Amino acid sequence: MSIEKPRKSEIARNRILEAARRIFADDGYEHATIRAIAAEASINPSMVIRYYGSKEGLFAAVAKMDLKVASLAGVPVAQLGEALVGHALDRWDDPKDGAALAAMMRASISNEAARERIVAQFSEQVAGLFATMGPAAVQAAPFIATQMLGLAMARYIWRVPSIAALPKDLVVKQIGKAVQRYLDDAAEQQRKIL
Amino acid sequence: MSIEKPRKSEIARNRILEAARRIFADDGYEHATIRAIAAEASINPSMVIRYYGSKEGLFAAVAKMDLKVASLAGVPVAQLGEALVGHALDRWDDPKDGAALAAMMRASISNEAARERIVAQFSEQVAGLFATMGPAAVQAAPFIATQMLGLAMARYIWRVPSIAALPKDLVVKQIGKAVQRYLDDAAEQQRKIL
DNA sequence: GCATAATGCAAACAATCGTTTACTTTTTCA
DNA sequence: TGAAAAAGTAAACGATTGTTTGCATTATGC
Repeated sequence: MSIEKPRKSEIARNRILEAARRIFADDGYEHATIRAIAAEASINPSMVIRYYGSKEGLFAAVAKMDLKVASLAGVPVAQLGEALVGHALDRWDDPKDGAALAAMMRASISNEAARERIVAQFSEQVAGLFATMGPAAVQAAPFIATQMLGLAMARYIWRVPSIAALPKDLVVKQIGKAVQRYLDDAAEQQRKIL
Repeated sequence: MSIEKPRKSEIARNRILEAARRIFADDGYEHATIRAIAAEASINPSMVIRYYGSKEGLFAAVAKMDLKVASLAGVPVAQLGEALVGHALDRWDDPKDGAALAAMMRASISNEAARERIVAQFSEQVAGLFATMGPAAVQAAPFIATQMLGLAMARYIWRVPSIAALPKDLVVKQIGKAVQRYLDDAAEQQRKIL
């Protein structure tokens, strides 16, 4: 009971944000209209502008998320591959995080400003994570990134039937193995250098 | 000297097509405007409509390309991984094919109709290729697809610095190895079943 | 309780886009 | 050569979009 005074329309704000998350995720940034978001939130389009400043401001509010990579801190190196893939699928299968990820993914492809911002944001978080795992992980990171990004695109954005239909545990096992091998290969190569 | 009579504006048609290819590839389907394409082709926007019917018709003309997978027919199974990756990079590094691929990739994400058409078209060509390589390849195909698609997205669409900067031969070697392992794993698993 | 500020809405604004129309210029060919 | 067809242009149409404006309604705090 301290700084929660000026709130009554917080409900409307959240309704707008939820609608925006869904529509940005499903339709992409350019296809999503403020009118459609306002309609889904049962409010006037002008209120969306008043609360979030602009369409870009609204998207920025939706795109605020981190990859929660901290939870991968204590994983043994030998299980890192499956852990990485499992964690990524958990993010994508979570309704809120998944929608935000899809919205960001789509926007980063259709909008140049969003692309630069999101690529930088992801690169930083991923680089930070891999830096804690030693030089071998840093070396393997770009290759692992291509595998993880491709999995996300094929399964959740393109929804390629033969990939989207695969059971989660099979994906974790198979692609986790591939990721693990990128790590192991890099580790061995590092050992040779010494 | 037979059926090439009614042609004088073929030059304009090709200028339009080249401009469309570049702009669709760089800006994506929704961001690309007929006005911008016409301007780059030094022609009036109405001519674009007259020659190609509509914006969608123009895009369809740009998106006509095949993956040229026939050239992978005689490759020994043990070198298929590197061959697949090398071939993909060759397509993407080719100016014309690369632009068409980028245009299709972008459109398949922003446009639902394009997505269905392109996913189906790619799935068919890829399935046809892998079917000639036996049941193990068919089983490994979805996983290989995630790796190849992710490589293309990261290197040519997102242009992630740490991935776009990698020398081509290193990419072929490292990711080719991962693709090869998907094939080998599937082959071994097939052997176990028997 | 009442002034004030926040919340809400309808309507219009201004810009952009795909496409159409009306018209002129150029090319083609019998 | 000269008439018909093709190629080309300028301008406008109609729809959609993000955003602004003006005004009503509701909640808040003294």
